[in-house]
Amino acid sequence: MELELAARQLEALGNLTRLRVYRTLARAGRDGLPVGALQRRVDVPASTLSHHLHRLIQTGLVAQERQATTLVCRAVDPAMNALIGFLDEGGHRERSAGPASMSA
Amino acid sequence: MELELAARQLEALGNLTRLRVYRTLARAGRDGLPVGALQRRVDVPASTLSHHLHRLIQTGLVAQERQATTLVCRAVDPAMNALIGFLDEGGHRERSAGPASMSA
DNA sequence: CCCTTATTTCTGTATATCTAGAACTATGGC
DNA sequence: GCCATAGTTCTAGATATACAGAAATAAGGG
Repeated sequence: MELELAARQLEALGNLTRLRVYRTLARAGRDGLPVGALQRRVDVPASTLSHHLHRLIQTGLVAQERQATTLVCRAVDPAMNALIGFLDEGGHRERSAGPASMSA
Repeated sequence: MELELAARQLEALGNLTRLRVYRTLARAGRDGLPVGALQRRVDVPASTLSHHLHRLIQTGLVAQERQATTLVCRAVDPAMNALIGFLDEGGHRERSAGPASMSA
């Protein structure tokens, strides 16, 4: 992964509202969520949400698909996987250093 | 991990210069690097580097330790592990979706 | 004590971000 | 065509960031 893309994605996630938006979508899974439903969950004005969504979409972390009148948003898992792989530097890091962070 | 800390760490990493700094330190490993050596590698003015280092330190991603006249910087692995764990949402994500990102 | 090396803090400026109301566009039903 | 619903784009102002030169601080040597 390119350093620049990673930086832009990290910056996109490095905002409390956008991080909440992204996590909400990630938890929603494959079905995604319409913008309206997302707005009710994160509770920000529509224009603000739209702005943040735009940034997440620009970095490839989120995708939108129109279904009739509603726009369904989804977290793009491969993008996050690549980003995590980038941060992990190909697994060079020690995984079991801390008491938490273990995957069952 | 708290959402707010994660957001601040992601924002800290979401800048090209800081990401380069962090990666340089991560690659340097346990021995770390003095600020001066870091400066030569990333090639930014000392004041700019100091500013960026300060932000990385504030979020807990980097630590400094004085050794006589030089300040040695190190990447804090547990912090990055926790952040990766946070992004991974406890391993709910599909790991083998992409062609890359597999750890040997 | 002064000097040198190492690094930070101060300062100012240009630029980008965040926020949100208002106006606009898109889609479908009647 | 017109209306309602769903979202976006426009606009603007407050705030934060990035950058880098200059001045200040820290530590050790002579």
